[in-house]
Amino acid sequence: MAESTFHKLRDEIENGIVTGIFEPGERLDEAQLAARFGVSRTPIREALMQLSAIGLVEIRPRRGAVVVDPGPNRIFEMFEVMAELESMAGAFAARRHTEEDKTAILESHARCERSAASEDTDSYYYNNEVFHYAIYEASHSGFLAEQCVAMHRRLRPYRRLQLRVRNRMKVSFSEHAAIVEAILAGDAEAARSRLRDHVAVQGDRFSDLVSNLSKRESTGAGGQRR
Amino acid sequence: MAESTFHKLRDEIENGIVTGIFEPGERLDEAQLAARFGVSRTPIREALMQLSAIGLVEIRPRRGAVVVDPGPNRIFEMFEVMAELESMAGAFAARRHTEEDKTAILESHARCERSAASEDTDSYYYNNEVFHYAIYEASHSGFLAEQCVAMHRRLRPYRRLQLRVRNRMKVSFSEHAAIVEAILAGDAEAARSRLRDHVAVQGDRFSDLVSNLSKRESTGAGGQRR
DNA sequence: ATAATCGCTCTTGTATACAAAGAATTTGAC
DNA sequence: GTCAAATTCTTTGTATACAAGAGCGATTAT
Repeated sequence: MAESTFHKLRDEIENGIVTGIFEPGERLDEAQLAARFGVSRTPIREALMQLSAIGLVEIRPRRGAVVVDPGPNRIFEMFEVMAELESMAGAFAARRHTEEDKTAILESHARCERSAASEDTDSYYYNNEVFHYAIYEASHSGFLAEQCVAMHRRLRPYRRLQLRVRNRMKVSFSEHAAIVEAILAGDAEAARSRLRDHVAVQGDRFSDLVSNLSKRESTGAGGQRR
Repeated sequence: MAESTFHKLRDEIENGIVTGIFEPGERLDEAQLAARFGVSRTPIREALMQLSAIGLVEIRPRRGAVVVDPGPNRIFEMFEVMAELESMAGAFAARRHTEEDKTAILESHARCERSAASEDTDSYYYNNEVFHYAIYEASHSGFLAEQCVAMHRRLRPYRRLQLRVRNRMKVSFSEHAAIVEAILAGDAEAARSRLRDHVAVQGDRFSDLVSNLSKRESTGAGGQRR
């Protein structure tokens, strides 16, 4: 479909940030990136502009672009907002889901079950994503779904760490089950609170992780604000 | 502060869209904009890239940029999400506001009162904005505040219409009073529900407006989706 | 020896030039 | 006269060139 270069570059760099190829705080040299991708600086800049508008990179005038380092506190805040949006989508889904939505939710839920049973974290990670997307769709609010997807993407790197934690996958799956039940029963408030907890707990776990880390290595590095 | 050209251009064009100088659906010709602002196409493109990432304009490959026309339904969805975010900020503010937050909220509230008393819609519009921003700040969640501000900006054009409606300004102010009361009393749930209604009602009113319009002029023009 | 200032280099920001893809118009054929 | 096809013209997308500011280092003066 004739995607323009800057569009591909945007995804490429975004992916690089999300997967950690470009680390938080790292300077993104335009010429360097241009050489790396075999293009001129122009489309690189355009890609960086888009990423800066999303909030993934920061462009300081005359001083170049750096990968934004949200800092533990802000990441926690992001999980809080995500929890609220997701729970909203769940509440809508409970009231508005169609038969197709139901099938999609149940199917992705079943896939999660298989992944959890076989202890396959990578596969669970992927199916979990599909499951949540199915809920966004079922909310029948295009805008809300977009916001959820955007947040989901931004938080991806921080969520990925979590499945490694002992038993998290199975606990996550049982939470899913409760969510599915509430949605299919049309119980909007139950869906809302269960989804809120399901997502918010990830923020909590992230905080735990960080505080453990900072206890061990007591260097004050990082991007805290408060 | 040495703001780079593209940054100023971004604000300029964004403002143009919000104030209706560039209408929804309008094509944004790069050369034309460049001439208009007395710059080359490069910074114009960079500004457009940023606006497209925010969702204000759409860039179709090889076919130029157009001002996004969300369509009534999507605008309503945006108000729904906005209501949820604002109510969240209100709940946080109730629990976490400091003395300075309290002063800021009360002061902007008082300004709103004066504007409402003198029936000055323009001034009320501005002070209302300050009032809401004060709540965002009081939430003490930097990320949430940013999201709220972004949504607030995007919905500005559709909110502006509403104050013209008979008595809306005074009703709005009395809603503010109830919200202030809940926040200062530390009642998070009351703050949440009151703010949710306060914002959601704007979506409702917008819907009413649209359905009235489409009843009158039954031409099917516009960007409806569903 | 240390600190401050001057100058050089490296990088960003903007303009321009060039190539390719669409859109529109004109011409030709039926 | 109308429709279709081809050519031209407009506009986007990318590369390159040029200007200006920020960082870094060296040199000099105290």
